[in-house]
Amino acid sequence: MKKITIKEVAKEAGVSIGTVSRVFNDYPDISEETRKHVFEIANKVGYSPNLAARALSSKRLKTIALVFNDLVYQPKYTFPMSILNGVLDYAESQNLEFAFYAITTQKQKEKTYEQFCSERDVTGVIMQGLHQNDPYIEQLKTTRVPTVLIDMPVNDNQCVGSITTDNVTAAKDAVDVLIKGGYKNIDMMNGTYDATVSILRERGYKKALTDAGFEVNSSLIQYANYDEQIANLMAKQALQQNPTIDAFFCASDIMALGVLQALKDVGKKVPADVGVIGFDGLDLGAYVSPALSTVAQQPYEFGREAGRLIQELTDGPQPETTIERHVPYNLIRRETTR
Amino acid sequence: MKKITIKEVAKEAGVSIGTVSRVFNDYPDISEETRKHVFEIANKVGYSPNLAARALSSKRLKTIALVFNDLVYQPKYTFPMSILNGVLDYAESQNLEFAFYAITTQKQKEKTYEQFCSERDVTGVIMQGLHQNDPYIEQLKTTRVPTVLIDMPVNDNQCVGSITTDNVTAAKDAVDVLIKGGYKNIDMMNGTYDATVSILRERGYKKALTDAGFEVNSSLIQYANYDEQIANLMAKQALQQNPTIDAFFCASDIMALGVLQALKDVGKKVPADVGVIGFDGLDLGAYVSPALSTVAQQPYEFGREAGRLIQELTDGPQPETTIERHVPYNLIRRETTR
DNA sequence: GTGAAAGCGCTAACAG
DNA sequence: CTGTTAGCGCTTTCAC
Repeated sequence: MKKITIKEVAKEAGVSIGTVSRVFNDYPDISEETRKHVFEIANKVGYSPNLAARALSSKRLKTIALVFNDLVYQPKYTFPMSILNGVLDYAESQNLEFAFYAITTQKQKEKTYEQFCSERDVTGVIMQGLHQNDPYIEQLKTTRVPTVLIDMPVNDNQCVGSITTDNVTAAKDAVDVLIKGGYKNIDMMNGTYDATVSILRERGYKKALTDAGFEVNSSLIQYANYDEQIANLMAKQALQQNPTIDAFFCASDIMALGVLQALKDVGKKVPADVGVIGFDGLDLGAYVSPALSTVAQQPYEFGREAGRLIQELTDGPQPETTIERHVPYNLIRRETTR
Repeated sequence: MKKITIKEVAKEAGVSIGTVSRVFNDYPDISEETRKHVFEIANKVGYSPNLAARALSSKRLKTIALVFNDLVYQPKYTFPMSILNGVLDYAESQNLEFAFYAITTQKQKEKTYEQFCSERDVTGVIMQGLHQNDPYIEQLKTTRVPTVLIDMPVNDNQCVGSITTDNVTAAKDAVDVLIKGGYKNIDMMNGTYDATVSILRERGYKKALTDAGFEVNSSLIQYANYDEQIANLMAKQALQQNPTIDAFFCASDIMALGVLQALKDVGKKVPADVGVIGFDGLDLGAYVSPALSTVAQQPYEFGREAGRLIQELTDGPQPETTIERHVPYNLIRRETTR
């Protein structure tokens, strides 16, 4: 394909390239006449300013990037797609230049966060899927690149904000549902023990128990790595060691699915014998039977909020203090709880 | 953040920027000594070549783009994410520069396909979600930009290839399952009447019927726009008008879900009274009960194949003839068919 | 083997 | 209001 550059347009329109540039950048001091004429010609020859050139020569082209870390092929886990949709829609609504990138922990080791950003001229990034020990976590403490972390707390750097569900409260609410349902021996099927959300949800679980006057029994907490199969196995094992367990609070819906299957496998009735509540609000949960009770997060809103925040961070003044925003969650009571 | 440019590295290393550039571009005529030295310095100061500048000055930086058209927020529909994963993994494995973009039919009207591509310096694009009447469809007939279409036939332009499931055969296979199950009055819940895949799947449906010696009755075909709710309504209506219907072939799993619900609503037993088979192979189908029989496409493989093909198209010689590749599908018999 | 210099397409002073 | 020109950061001849 033949590239149409600003020169072609300038020549064709009989003006200088400077003028064409001004027209395309909405400079005020251009006669209405030439503006129109230039646009006409540009349209005729099919001209579109090259973004790379623009980024190079201008200091004011802003592009915000959404970056997913360690995105693995897991179709059931629809969170990333929802987040993507959210920031996409927001970027679109604000006419922001948007870019998407996928990285891995490995890549983080090969290139620093600042390098990654300067390489691609991003002015702000929305980051999802970072792990506790990723190299970028450390670098994020001192970076000057406006960043918003999704589902991960920030390290008091004013440049970086965060968007999360209030995991502690949400988890407590979920466990409260179980408690109010009359379940007495509530197990927690947690994810990875060192993930922030796991820690927070576990805190909520314990708080609910304590507040209700129950004992917290650490043998009633398993870590199934957010994996359906492992959760299935661990649930069976827990049930065997602790036959009095009559409810499971799962740190993710995917694990809840595994637990539900385990219950089916060992012949327990849900929600009569044992109650189950998940976390996330995947659509999947509404289709299984019995339908899964859960605390639904709003990943699409995460995306929108993240977009809003990154825009504030890149355009507005430096905030006085680190910004952490919660997006609301919904307790959904379906058929796995009484 | 302070940008580290090639200049810094050159100065620090005591060589010219040309040399640094050569080192980073693996030119052979560089002494091993300076090569090492330059890399060392670059590493020390945290230098990473700027991609925009690179794209501008070099004619050989290739970046392939995955573009989704009219991506709407539909978490149940996990196809796009799977495709994304597939091309991401392929691009990663081949070290291809990758970019993702979302467009809309509206945007297609504002900017031509060539403009879109030259604006962002893409050398090849993988396109998903195009509709029959989108402006780009017409422009794709004559474009010189290597393109691969997912789930859409090509218009004999050697620059553009396509990756699809063999929809006709797959649909026929699905209907054959129904026929072999002894169902006699098979309804087809199709999507939009003018989408290519709809047309193809309908063709397969008719072929299966004809081959089996059945009549094709067009009043037994509905168009539910690939929507769960609409499918639900239409199924009920079809059943009312045609009480002898004893099976539904659905052009998508999402619609099959709606049909299943409709059957539940009117008290029909599945698969005893009526059989249902879907199309797509969403994970969701495995969790509903009765579990949905379906023909599973492999969207992740679509992504990988598309990556492979776009690479051939951009690197290899122009193919003699338009390339259309099928990726295999799997007939999954679960509980909604006998 | 390596430096110097001419662009790549565009923006942003600086004149006029 | 508009033309001219100096870069932006990098690649790529062309010399030496």
